[in-house]
Amino acid sequence: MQSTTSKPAHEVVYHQLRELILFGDLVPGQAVTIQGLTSELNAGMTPVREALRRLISEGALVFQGNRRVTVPTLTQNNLNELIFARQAVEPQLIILATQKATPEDIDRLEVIDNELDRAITSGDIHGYLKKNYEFHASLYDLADAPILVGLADSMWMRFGPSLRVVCGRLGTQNLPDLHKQCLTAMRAGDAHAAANAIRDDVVQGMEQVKRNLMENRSSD
Amino acid sequence: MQSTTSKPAHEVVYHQLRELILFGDLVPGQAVTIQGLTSELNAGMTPVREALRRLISEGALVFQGNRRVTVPTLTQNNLNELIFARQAVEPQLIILATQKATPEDIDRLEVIDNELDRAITSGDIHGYLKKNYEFHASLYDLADAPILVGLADSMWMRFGPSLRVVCGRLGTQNLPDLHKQCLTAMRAGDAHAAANAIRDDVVQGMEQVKRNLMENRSSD
DNA sequence: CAGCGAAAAATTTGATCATATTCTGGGGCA
DNA sequence: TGCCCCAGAATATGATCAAATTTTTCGCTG
Repeated sequence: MQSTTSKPAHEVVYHQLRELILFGDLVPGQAVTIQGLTSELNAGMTPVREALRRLISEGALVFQGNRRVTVPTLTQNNLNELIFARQAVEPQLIILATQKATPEDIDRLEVIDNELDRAITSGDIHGYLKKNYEFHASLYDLADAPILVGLADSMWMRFGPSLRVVCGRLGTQNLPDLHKQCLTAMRAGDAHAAANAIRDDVVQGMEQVKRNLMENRSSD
Repeated sequence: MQSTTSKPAHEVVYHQLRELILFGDLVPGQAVTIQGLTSELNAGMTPVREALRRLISEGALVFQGNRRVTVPTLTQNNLNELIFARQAVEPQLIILATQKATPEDIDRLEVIDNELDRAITSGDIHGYLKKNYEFHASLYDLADAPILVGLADSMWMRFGPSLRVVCGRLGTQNLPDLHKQCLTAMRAGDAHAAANAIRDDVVQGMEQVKRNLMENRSSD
């Protein structure tokens, strides 16, 4: 094993946990323990601690006051905040991305979006979550705006576990996909139209998740 | 020693460092070392490490690729991102705050704003930074929107050290202060007007800082 | 002989771990 | 039911290892 020198352990643990959260391997409300992770991920205690601290401050996990750490269960207020923040930040990222994207960049995005379509039609939830994130994240990369991207990523992680729950109930069919419109607008250099397409994509999706979460919660 | 058992050490260290950053005791570009902090703050290594990790993920400090941690030096792009993000988030917080504020809440804000005025007229930079933050932070508290408040706080911390530098050059006189307008609008229950006042306050201030930073940087 | 530059030693700092200590929550006993 | 004690988990420490930067030294060239 000579892979130890590549990246520091706490980075590795962070990215592992990040994927677990983003792609719904952790359930809202679930407790996350340090010692559980040390044995699960074959990591030391200090790296796990640091990764947790980082994820907590990104909102991907919550510190429950006593010494418990859990995956967040979003309240209706939380959902409204997330929707607002994301529709405020993401269109701006798309505007910046459109201004800087080359035709090759857009081709790459289209490849990802086609993979996404395959995941949707085959009902592959994990693939859907992964490719959908990859599409948006690739778009963010083009924008060259690290601070705004950080904000957007934080929202993805807060939303991930809940999104997974809803997809598990509704499947992948009924989710909005305005990516094609976005790409068309980007090719035409119409930043405003691209941003609007993504805004609609994002808001529709999140509103749908919110509705489903609230319905299924009040019927407890 | 059972004195500090109320809050965990890493929390204490975090808040200490946070204040150092927010109120300009650290200079942009300055290196921050773990071992320096352990001796400076009489803390162990693990708590300092966790506090640093948290501040890094909040953008208050930057991890320089190699293992160095420094106070961020904002690029022009960074400044544009911060201005955009803050003018997107902060007005929404003020709208929520206005809807929930009681007359007593607004009285409390006015007290803080008066203290702020005193700091401005007496040229007390540290007092200005502190009271200005306190004013906005108190406003955020009223909004009852933890996620958006977290975003706003992150931007304060990213901006703090640079703001301090510019205040040191320009003094406290020429900075915008539209707080009075905001409070008047809040008393009238006009959330939209209050939000606009704060937006102008924030954008004008940040634009001024950006201009000054860019001028003084190109003349190196 | 002086100055420059590269290579290597030394020092400083970060990363990780094993271990001790403290705190929380729950189960048993009165 | 309520109190107390115990198990287990989190927090904190300091030692140890690894990496990076700085300093020093040595050889070479002008």
